[in-house]
Amino acid sequence: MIDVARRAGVGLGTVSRVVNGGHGVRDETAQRVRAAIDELGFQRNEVARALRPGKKSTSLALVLGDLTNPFYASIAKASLEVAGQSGFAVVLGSVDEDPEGEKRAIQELVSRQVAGLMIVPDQGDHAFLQGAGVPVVFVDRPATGIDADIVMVDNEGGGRIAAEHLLEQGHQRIAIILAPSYYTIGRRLRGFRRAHRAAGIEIDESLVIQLPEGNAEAAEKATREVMLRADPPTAIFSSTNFLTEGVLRALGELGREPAVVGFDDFRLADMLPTPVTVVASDIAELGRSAARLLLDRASGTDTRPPQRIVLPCALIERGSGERPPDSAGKRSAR
Amino acid sequence: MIDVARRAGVGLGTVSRVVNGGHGVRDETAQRVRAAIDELGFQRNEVARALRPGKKSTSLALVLGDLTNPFYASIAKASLEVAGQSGFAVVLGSVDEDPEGEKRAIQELVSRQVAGLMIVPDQGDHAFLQGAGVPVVFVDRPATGIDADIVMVDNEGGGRIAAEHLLEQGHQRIAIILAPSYYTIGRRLRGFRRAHRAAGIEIDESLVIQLPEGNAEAAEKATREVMLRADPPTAIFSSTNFLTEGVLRALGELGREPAVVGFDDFRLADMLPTPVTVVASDIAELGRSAARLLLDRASGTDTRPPQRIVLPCALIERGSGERPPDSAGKRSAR
DNA sequence: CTGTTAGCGCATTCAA
DNA sequence: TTGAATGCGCTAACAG
Repeated sequence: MIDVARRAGVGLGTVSRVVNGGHGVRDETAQRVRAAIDELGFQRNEVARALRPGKKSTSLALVLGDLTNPFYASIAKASLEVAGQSGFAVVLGSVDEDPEGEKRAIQELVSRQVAGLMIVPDQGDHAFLQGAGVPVVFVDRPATGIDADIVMVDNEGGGRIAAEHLLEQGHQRIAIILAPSYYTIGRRLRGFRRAHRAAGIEIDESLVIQLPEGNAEAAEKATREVMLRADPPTAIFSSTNFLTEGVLRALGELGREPAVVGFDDFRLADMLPTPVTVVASDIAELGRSAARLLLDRASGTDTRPPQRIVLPCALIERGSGERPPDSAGKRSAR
Repeated sequence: MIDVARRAGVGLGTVSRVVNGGHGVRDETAQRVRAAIDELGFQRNEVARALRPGKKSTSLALVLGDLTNPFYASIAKASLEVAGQSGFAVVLGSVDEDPEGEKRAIQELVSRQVAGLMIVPDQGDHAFLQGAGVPVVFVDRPATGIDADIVMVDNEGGGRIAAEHLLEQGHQRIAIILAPSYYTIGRRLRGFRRAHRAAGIEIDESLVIQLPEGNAEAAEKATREVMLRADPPTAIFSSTNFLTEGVLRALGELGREPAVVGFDDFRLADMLPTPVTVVASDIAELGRSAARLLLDRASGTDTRPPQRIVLPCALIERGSGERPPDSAGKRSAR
């Protein structure tokens, strides 16, 4: 910038003023400065800019698990768009699986002076963020140890809707396949139970299946086992997109066709041999809301107490969830 | 840091030394400093650190299209992992569709003093990066106007393999559905042609279908049209994962079953009514290689002339690509 | 209106 | 071994 100043024969401050909107600079001078900028191909150094006291950087951090999961990818994309519109970049912390890795990643990001953090939190205490002086918005699930903004979907409602739908078809024995994550899955289960209670139907607890891992393979194995029991369920509610995949795979191999409802929509769900009924929400909106909220917090525009935004879930009927109870044992027509 | 210095009763320089490995500091002093650091919860300011002359920041930039496309998501995830292992963060520029937006995003990123750029380039000239003084690695396809490292898959080989496979089944009329991207798609087409030439089979140019847009809908429409012709193809090679989706959708609705081979694997490809044969490569490795290469460039370790890394493609037979020519007109058994 | 100056937080001299 | 001084590129406050 000093080069630009010399080139244009003006002072440093003047260049700075021009670069930042050119307020209070004579037109002619501004022209000269702009010319010099072009000639030298000058670009403002955002790093140095962010060093000034008070001034926050213009980047947000996004901390999440596996980008390969379309769910997270959607969040990333949406928040990226919103941030970009306000001239903010998004820094992705590399996140391993363990909570310890998450903490490290977050601190890394904080030390980079990001203006705010969006976090899809792992389990583990997040109290260490309390005094970091950076606004934080949690996405998809709340974190313990800190009271911050949170944007999520109506997990309990979604679980309830799924169960209600199956119960309405006359199903009485509905299995629920649960990933080992705490908050969201717990809520979905709660909704599931609530719907049963409302319908006056008792849940066979042996059909509440807690998986050791949250991947498709675990769900596949569990599904196979439960379907091969003497008293298999007539319907399955799968609590996660990846799990649904495993459930379907097992069912396909077994040639069995219980009703299936999955939580979260997924690509190609409508093109499978029998299109999959799901409870879905607007994932992109999750990311957008989070970014918007964080931007407002970072700019100081929003000083309300921590907000809690809950997005609704809706049922998308495609076929797999509308199978009657007596079709459960049937061999597929393949 | 100055607070830490005061707290520990030492000079500023000493604290800095401790923070950076503590070389040349008496053990006792170092202890005191570390204690002060803990008590104050001090964290080094990476921004200020990067301001020092010569010192590059410890973040890489990744510029790509749509994270919602699993192809890009895989690249992002993989490069993130590699970068993270070296303590680098990854900044994602928000990228719209237009080349102009891409340029803006890149310059934004450069002004943030990233240590290097990974770019999945859009069309348009990238010569403006030439003098930016930042190492650049292009991913998936080369850019014009600049000679830089490039990591990509063997598009031509993949196109050839797909066509060869179909030709071996006895197909003579193979349609190819092309997305409107230049480099990669062009190469795939070239491989497709080459295989035909080698087999001594002439291509019906009306089966070389150039789509106006690269989405599933366009492919669906085109597939419907070509299959309803008087002389439909007996096989279809779809040049992109999203296109394959559209092709399959159209075929399902039409109840037709020509052989289908897609370029790039995708989730659930093996679970569709007839599992989809694809030509696939290790996308994650694409991201990993790019990150590794960029890291080496950024650190100055690697000063070779621009490299060109090409990853192989392999055929994954699943069924759709093994259908004989005479099954093309058949109605599906649905 | 415009030039000058003082830090921002840190790593790195240079002395002591 | 350590403390103090310097400057990275920029903006804001203050003179002129």
